[in-house]
Amino acid sequence: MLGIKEENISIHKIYELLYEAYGPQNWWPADSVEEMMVGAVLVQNTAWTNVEKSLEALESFSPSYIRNVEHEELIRCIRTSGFYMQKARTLKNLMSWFQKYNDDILIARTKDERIIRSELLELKGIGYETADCMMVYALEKPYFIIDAYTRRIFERLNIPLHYNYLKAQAYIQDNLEVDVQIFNEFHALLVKHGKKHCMKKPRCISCPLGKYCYYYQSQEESIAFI
DNA sequence: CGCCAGGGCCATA
DNA sequence: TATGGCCATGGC
Repeated sequence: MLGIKEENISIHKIYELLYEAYGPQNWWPADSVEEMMVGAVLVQNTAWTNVEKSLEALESFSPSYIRNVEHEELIRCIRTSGFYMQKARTLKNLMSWFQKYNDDILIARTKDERIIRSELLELKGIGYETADCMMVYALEKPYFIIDAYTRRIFERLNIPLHYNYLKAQAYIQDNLEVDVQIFNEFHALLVKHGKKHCMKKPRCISCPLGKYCYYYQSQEESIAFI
């Protein structure tokens, strides 16, 4: 790998360029908050195409259904998403927690978001990233989501994020306006961009961040990747 | 066939 | 605090 980028870029500028390139993403890709929360668990370290199969197999996303369905049946439905033993248990944990708010996201949104977040983090199977996805896309509270794509993209823009999740998140939130709509769109754009241009194996086709990015040099030609 | 995907938990030092 | 092993399927 060879660092040959032309100039530095602000975090807000990254957002602007991605938005310009890809437009609004209208995340989370789900028809209900319940489906969003289920999807957030199932997508942990898993390709979304696998999650889609699971979402289709599930009879319902309603909290009561998830709570009451037989464990074996739940596992059968979500099998294609991998890690199904852990994820089945996590979904049960999550929906049991949701009952505390009468299975009503509108009620949960009126509560102190710091308490909601710490409650989510107490659930086995839900870590910082999954919790913050729910904070943004279900609770509509501004927590910048740090995922593998974010780290990879920022690193290739010469903005390496601290390996510690909370420190990485604090860095972003100190250098970008704290706004749930922006965090919502930004994360979706980073995933969109990451899948297209910033896989582990470099791809490089008309990258909208090209001139701010490191360049990858193969044997003959040097190729912009990100 | 091996690598990877929109992580998280747990044991270990 | 911070690594490493493990969980598991499907696409390429």
